Amino acid sequence: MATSAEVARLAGVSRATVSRTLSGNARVSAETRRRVEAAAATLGYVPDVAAQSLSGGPSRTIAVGFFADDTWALSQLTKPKHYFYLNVLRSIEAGAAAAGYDLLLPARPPDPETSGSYVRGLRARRVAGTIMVACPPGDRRIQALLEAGLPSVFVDAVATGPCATWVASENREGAQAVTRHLIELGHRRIARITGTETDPSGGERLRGIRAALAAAAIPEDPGLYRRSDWSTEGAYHAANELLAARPDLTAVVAESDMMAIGVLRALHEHGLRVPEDVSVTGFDDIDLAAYALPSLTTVRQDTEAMGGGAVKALLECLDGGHAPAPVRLPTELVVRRSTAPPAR
Amino acid sequence: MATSAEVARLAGVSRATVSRTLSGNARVSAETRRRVEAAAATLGYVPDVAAQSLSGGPSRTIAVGFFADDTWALSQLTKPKHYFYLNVLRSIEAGAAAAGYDLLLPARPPDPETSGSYVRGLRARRVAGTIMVACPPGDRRIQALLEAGLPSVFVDAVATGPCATWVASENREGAQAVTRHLIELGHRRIARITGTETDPSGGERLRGIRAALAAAAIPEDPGLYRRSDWSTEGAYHAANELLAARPDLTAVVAESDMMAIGVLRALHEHGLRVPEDVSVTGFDDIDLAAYALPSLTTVRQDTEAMGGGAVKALLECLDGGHAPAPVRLPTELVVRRSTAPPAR
DNA sequence: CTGAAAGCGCTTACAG
DNA sequence: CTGAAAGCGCTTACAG
Repeated sequence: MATSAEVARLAGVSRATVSRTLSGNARVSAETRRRVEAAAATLGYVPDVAAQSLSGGPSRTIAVGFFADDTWALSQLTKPKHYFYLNVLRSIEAGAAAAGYDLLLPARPPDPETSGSYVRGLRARRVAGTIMVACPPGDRRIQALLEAGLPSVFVDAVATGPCATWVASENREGAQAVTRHLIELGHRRIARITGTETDPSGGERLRGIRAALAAAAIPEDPGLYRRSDWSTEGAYHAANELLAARPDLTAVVAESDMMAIGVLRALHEHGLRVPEDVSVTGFDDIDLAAYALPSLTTVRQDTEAMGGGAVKALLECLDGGHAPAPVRLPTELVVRRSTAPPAR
Repeated sequence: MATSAEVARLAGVSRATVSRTLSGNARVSAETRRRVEAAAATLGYVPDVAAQSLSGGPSRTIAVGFFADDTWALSQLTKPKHYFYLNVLRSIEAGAAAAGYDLLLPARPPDPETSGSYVRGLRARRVAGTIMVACPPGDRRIQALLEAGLPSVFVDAVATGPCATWVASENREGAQAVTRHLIELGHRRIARITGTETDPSGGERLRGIRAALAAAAIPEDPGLYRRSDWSTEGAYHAANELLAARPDLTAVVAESDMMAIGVLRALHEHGLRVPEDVSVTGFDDIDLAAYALPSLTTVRQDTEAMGGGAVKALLECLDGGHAPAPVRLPTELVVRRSTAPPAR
């Protein structure tokens, strides 16, 4: 690896001038610029990132945390049940790359007790900021992040501070819209399967479902409610329970597409047709929603805007020194083949 | 952030002693060790990674590249059609975390012409080594990596060097086994839909399919072959083409589960039942394979062993200075509900 | 516009 | 076993 000293020698200037020329934020004569850039190109010079950040330069690294089941690691993100967040991660990466940032996936021990050391680990790596996905509210690690003043953007979580803000979908409105869709089709006995309680978006969606039921004067029926864990398998079991307890249900609202896929299987095994016998809805509109049998009626989240908005907000924190206002992103009802008027 | 100087002051020793104590690879008196560790704990001291690597210490960072469609970025990995590799990434992360390594997802411009700068970017970040997933053979970026001597492990790709090795499944054997399964059920007109040509595992699987057909003396029939791109959508279209051109087919071998899901939809839309009218097989055994309707007969790849093996091989490169031998991992035929004897 | 100097926080021979 | 010193490669005031 060539160093700035070698580039300086070849260009006949000082190391300081090399640094100024390549960083772009200082005035350099046109002739000097030309010589330095030529020398850098010849030697294939790339500044050492460790040295750069050690001497006060920007680190150009964003840490991404994903946060579920009391663990804070990418391994969570790669779990099938969190498939949706992959699309968010993709747009985070695209946004970060466009701004010249690398992504760091910290491999710190996920012990909740060591929230302080987690944050210190991020500092030790000189990350510019963090994007934290799906943090349960009140988790002490959020506090540690806020106290440390590390610029942070929370996705699908709500936390604010001088250097912290959040981005999330209109979960309540989306769930309300899809439930209303079922009600308008004529459904009254609508079962719902939710994700984990600690997840804020799960709670928001449940409130949306309830609001739609209340608006139609359909009384609350706890027997039609099951809580699951966002997984296909968990929803499959929950649906089996519901079908055993309440064979009169005519529709199932699942709070994610992956859960809806589990519901479809449970209905299939009970010999029930979708949508003729039972309607099913999902949430997220992952790509597989269109390939489910039947294709899923669902609520689309704008993953581009979620990830891109998170990066944009973080860059604003970094540049401006303080966090922009939180963002709520609109959702969209997508009607496909898994919903129809009730027959029973 | 506390520095080693502050820890040294509090412990009443020199910075050198702090470094020696905490790095663990030097003799220190028990009393000194106790004082230094107490001081470090009190101050919440975490060594600055940039300074560490600048002064010759290990960087404790592994770069992960994913490589498809001529792009080299995580964004590829998060594409639905590469869903399978998520499980590999998960085991890479677990292995790296266990060894105390963070994962870096470099956000370099994915221009194939700049393979040199890609590698220099990794060096500039002082990554200890790289794990590259699904690189097409002969890509110049592989060459750049080998020439730079950066310790590298290739997953689902074949490249070796003094500091480079690879890990892959027994793709040929797996594809041969699932095709043989269909033949033993009585199928003769077996269509196959493969992934991209440049992908080595795609070619290996195709060879396995052909070997099984040849062993049963079933002549090669180009009309029953379509190449796709690993995506659900692409396989859906390929299956539609096959059904239009060759309505006499009785089975479809898809080279991935995600493609098989697209095939299931195409058959469904043609009013064909699976497995009564047509049998379908996948490859990978992703979690969704069991939740497809019907559940998929497929070939299981050991993602734990792939990711874990890649990390293990890389650590051996790092410690031993040269790469261990390549690894082929056994696959396993998983028979579910999407295959049956042909009726037509 | 450009150079000489100091410093970022750590580690590692070199002495003792 | 421990300390003083040099150095990793860069950037940024400070002079000119």
